[in-house]
Amino acid sequence: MEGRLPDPGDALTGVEMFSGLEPDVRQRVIQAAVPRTYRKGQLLFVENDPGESLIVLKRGAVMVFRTAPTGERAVLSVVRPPDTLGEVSLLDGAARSASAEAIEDCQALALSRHAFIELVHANPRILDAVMRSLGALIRRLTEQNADHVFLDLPGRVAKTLVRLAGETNAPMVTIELNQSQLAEMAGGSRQSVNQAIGSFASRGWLRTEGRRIVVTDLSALRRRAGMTDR
Amino acid sequence: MEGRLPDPGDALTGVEMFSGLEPDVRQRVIQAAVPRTYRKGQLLFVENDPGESLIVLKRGAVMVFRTAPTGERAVLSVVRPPDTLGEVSLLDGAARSASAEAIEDCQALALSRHAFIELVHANPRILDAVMRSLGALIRRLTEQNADHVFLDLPGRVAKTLVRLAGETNAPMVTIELNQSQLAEMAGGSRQSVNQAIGSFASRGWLRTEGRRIVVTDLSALRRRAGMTDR
DNA sequence: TCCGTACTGTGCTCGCGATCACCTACGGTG
DNA sequence: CACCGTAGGTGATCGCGAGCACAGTACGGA
Repeated sequence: MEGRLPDPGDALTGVEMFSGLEPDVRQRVIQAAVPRTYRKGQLLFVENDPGESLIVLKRGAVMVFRTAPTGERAVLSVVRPPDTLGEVSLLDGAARSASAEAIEDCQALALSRHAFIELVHANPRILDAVMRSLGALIRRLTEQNADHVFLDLPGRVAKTLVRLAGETNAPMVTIELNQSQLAEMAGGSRQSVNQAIGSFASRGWLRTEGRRIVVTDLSALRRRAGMTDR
Repeated sequence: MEGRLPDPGDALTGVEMFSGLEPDVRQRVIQAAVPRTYRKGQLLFVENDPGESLIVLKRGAVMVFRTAPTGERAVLSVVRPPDTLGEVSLLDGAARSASAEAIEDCQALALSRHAFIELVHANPRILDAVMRSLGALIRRLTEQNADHVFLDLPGRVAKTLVRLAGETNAPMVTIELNQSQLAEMAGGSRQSVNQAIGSFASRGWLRTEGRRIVVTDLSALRRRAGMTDR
């Protein structure tokens, strides 16, 4: 279980949550964290599982979703490095409120609730990062809730694209999800999402390149999603 | 500012979050907390306000909601004692993610973020209650998100009623909201909510008494809302 | 080369639920 | 009393978006 990685000192590089820690604390984190890999399509955890760990994504992408009795999915978010999953179980250790599936091959670190609490004890500053991440989570959930009430489907598709595009100001962003996944994120049918994408494309807001979407006018999408520009 | 209440020792009675504290810690909480009252219709805070305090409800009821540019509202929850509002601002001190309005005359305690952090320092056990409350908040938001995707309007109305009814196993629960407020909670029009209520009533799941709703068959509503009974 | 699979693109129909336009009932106020 | 304002209740119309069906395209494997 130890020395699996070629250079253990690298295990935390690029992980925002543990940046700026003293070398010895850093070392303790590395010892407590269990490296994990997931293949595309693999489930990280399932709704109602006992939630027992925080997962820090280092590479790849994970889809967080809930499942209806019919098998239908509602995707809550797509997580990419340097973000984390499962922070909620740190709060109360209660069951997972959603499922998670790798949509690309992933590399991650898992920290048990127990190990995490000890770490925080040793270095309270780690808490800040988790707190900020939880705050962002609640804000996003709150906003998505309102979006489902206020926005029509094209609006939700636009907003989904904006969220997927992230913070970048780059003139072009490429989205690597298929239309079915987009539909599950926007809360609509695959066909309707297709129509929305088509209408955005005809207005020059984006371009479809085979099975990927290249956003060329992010602020137009923002406006269509009812977001005050910028 | 001090001695305003007839019996200061009573200021914390019935407040779950601060139950089971040692008398001296209890006293410090009372000194740090600012008693507040709100009239029906009064705003406690507005979206994008700087979030600076935790509010512990002692009496009354508060509606938490977001507002669309058109003025339309989406109600996220109705808070009643012994619950709290604005926990999120304790996490990161960032702006409010929703607005809050008293829907009954209210009596509450306000704790500034600063005061709260000091209190936690003195007695870390207070954190547990906040953590649990945050966990519950995230779970509820996650579930509501999925509900907007999976459930039709009558389903969401049913679920709204179930949530408003709370944990009680009592055979009858009275809901004290008008149809417009219910509509804002379920994410639908007032008329459609009226239809749903009517159809529930004709099936004997509830009864309308003037302008209040008396739920008589909670588990039928639960089933209609797609919840695994009990 | 042929087939199986996965994804995109498109037309059609149909039902849910919004919207508009009313009415009734009730309580307060001049 | 007449006059409001507010809330519940109901019908008619209409449009969004789901659902179904199918054509076109890209890709990998036997």
